[in-house]
Amino acid sequence: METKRNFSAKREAIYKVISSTNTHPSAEWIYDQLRQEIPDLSLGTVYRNLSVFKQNGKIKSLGVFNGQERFDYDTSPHSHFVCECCYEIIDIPGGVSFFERNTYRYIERECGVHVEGHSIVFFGKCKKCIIKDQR
Amino acid sequence: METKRNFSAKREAIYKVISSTNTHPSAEWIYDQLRQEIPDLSLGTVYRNLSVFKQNGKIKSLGVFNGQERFDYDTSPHSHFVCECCYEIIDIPGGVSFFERNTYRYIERECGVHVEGHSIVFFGKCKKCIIKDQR
DNA sequence: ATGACTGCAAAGACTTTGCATCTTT
DNA sequence: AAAGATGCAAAGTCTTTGCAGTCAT
Repeated sequence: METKRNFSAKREAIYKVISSTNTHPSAEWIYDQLRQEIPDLSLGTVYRNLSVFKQNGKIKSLGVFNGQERFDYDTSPHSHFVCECCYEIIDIPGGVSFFERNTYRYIERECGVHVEGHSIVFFGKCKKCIIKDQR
Repeated sequence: METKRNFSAKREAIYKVISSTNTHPSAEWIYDQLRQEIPDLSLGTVYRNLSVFKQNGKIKSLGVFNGQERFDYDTSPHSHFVCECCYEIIDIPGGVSFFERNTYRYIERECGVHVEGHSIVFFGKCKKCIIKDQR
C-alpha cells in the first residue's frame, strides 16, 4: 500500500482559512489572509493546494466570477447568490437547490448524457450594493 | 436624439455565427468559424462585439467553463448541461429551469438582496465522452 | 466630416508549471 | 534516504485596451 503523506503546515493553514469563512474565497483572498501569519507562503502553493482539495472532494468550485475561481468548503448541496456588483457570494438557506432524482434521469434520457451534479446560482444585487447605489 | 449606428458587416457576421449554432460558443470558436470567410477579422473585434451583444441583451453569458466564457443567443429561460470532459454545452429541453416567482421573493426576504436572474447548470459526461471512455 | 468600428499588438489578469530546495515520514 | 510539498519566477491562457486607420452615415 502506498502511504500518502497528505499533510503539511501550509496545507492545513490553507484549509483552515477556507473552512473558517463564509466568503466563498478565491485563491488570492486566501493568500492575503495568510500572508501575515505565514510570510513565506507562495500564491502558487495556494493554487496547488486548492487543486488538491478539489480532487479530494474536500472543497467545491463554485465557478468563475469576475475572472476568479471561487471555492466553498461546504460541499453539501445548496445554492448560492452572487452579487453582480461586488461579487460577494452568499449561501441560500433552505432547500432551493434540490432537484428530484427524477430530474437527473429525465435529462439523461432526454439528452443521452450522464448527470453527476448540478449548480444553481441566483444573480442580483446584495444588500450593501443596494444601499451604496441609493446614495 | 442620438443616432446609434449599430451596424457593421463584421458585427452582423459575428451575430450570425452565434445565432446559427447550438454549440454555445466561445469567442475563439466564433473567430475560427469566421476566419475563412473574413480573413482580416480580429479576435479583439469578436470580444468587443460579444461585449456589445451582452450589454444589448442580444446574447447571454453562460459563464466560464474550462477557462473560456461561453455564450448563448437564446436568452429565454432554459438550463444547460456541461460535459466535464469535453466541455460541450447542450440545452436541456422542457421546463427544468423555472423557479416560481416566490423563490426569488423568498431569497430576497431571506438574504436581503435583490434577485435579477438565475442559472442552472447540470454537470456530467456527454454521450460522445461516455462512448469514448468505454473503449 | 463625424462618430463608430476595427486591426494590431501590447498589456492585464488569473492560473499553471519547472526546477531547485526544503519537509515530512 | 525517499517521496512529497514549496518558493520563486517564468510561462501559459484568455481577455481587454490604446492607438492609428477605416467605415457608415
